[in-house]
Amino acid sequence: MGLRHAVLASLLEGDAAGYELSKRFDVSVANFWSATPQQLYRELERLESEGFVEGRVVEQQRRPNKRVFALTPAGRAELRAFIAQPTRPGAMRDDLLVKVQAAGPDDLPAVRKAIEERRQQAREKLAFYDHLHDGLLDGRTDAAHLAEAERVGPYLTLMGGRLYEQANIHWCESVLAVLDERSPVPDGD
Amino acid sequence: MGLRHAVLASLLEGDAAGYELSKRFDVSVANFWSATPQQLYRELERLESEGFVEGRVVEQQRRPNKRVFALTPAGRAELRAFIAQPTRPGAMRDDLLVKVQAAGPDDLPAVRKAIEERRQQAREKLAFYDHLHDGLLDGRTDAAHLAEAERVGPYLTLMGGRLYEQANIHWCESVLAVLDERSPVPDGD
DNA sequence: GACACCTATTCAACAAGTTGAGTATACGGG
DNA sequence: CCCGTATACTCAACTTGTTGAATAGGTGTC
Repeated sequence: MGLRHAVLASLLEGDAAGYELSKRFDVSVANFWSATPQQLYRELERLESEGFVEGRVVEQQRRPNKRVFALTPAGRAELRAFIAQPTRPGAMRDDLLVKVQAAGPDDLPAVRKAIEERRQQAREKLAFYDHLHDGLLDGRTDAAHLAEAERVGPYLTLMGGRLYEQANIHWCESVLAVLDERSPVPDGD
Repeated sequence: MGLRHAVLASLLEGDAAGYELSKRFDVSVANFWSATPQQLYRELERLESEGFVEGRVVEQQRRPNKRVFALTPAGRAELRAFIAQPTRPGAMRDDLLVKVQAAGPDDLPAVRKAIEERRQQAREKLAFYDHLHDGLLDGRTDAAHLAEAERVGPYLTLMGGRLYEQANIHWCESVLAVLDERSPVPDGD
């Protein structure tokens, strides 16, 4: 249910091609919804057939042509209706948490490795968000941006993403500290 | 993929009935995986047919009989194999974030209401986790618990849940502060 | 030049999550 | 007594997410 509105929300920022959307929704960078190219192209077909978006082919040199999608007035209305509806609660579903929950004494090396990877991914995501943040501010302060922006949603979800990844990093480091107490490993970082 | 291992992980804490598992996995309290009763009963059927769990009927007075499930040695092995595999990255998917991202000036009252609800849900979840935390410690300190516990996963995922809900509350309050700047509402809290 | 990756999109089949109910009895509060 | 909730579980159909590829040409590095 959420994917279609996430796509519509993304198109509020401006027209975009499917490939472009695929990059925005990639699990490694997405900060409000993640999706695969297969999902996105399927949903774009549906949204187009329902009149919520309008696609056009853009010819390119030295690259395959691309299909660019634009939000329609019906799509904007659908978004507003979605915002007015009761909101589903956020659902926690994370394979890493399942591993940590299940880990026995013999599993700690594998869990440590997974935690270290997750921490690294969180660091990279945070760096990317900081980069987006700089681009959003464009030299202004946060307060100035908020005072001037027509829509503050992108800023707020970005801040949410940053908070989330910071908490992620913090938790990973707490976990590693506990693992160090239980089975010390002579490595750095 | 994750649900089955989440169920197996939950059964590490001890045998449990389907109804009991439904409560643990309810979206309002779950801190590593959430699932509906329909999913859980279907997955339990599969796990039983594959030999990862063993179910038995427990007769009760004044209540319908219940089916209680126990982890099998094959189930434990399956869990260990799962822990050793590469870990899928966490995927962000949240309807509330989509609404915030999409919100225009006219949507702010609806967004405010949704944020306030989410903050309340996060507060309740955090209170519940604090309660579980107290039960886990059973009068001991965190350090004492960690020193004595055979498996620290439940403690670690609980801490993760607490951190996550604290970040949630923090973000909601930041969002409300921004909304207050934009369209002040004379209400309390 | 070879190889890895990028650009841009597609497909079918399957797995997981959701919807919209339903069964029947017990319990508790007003 | 009535109503809402709890206990315990079930079903089919649907939507959403995933898998495991695939197409073809361009780009960049070694």
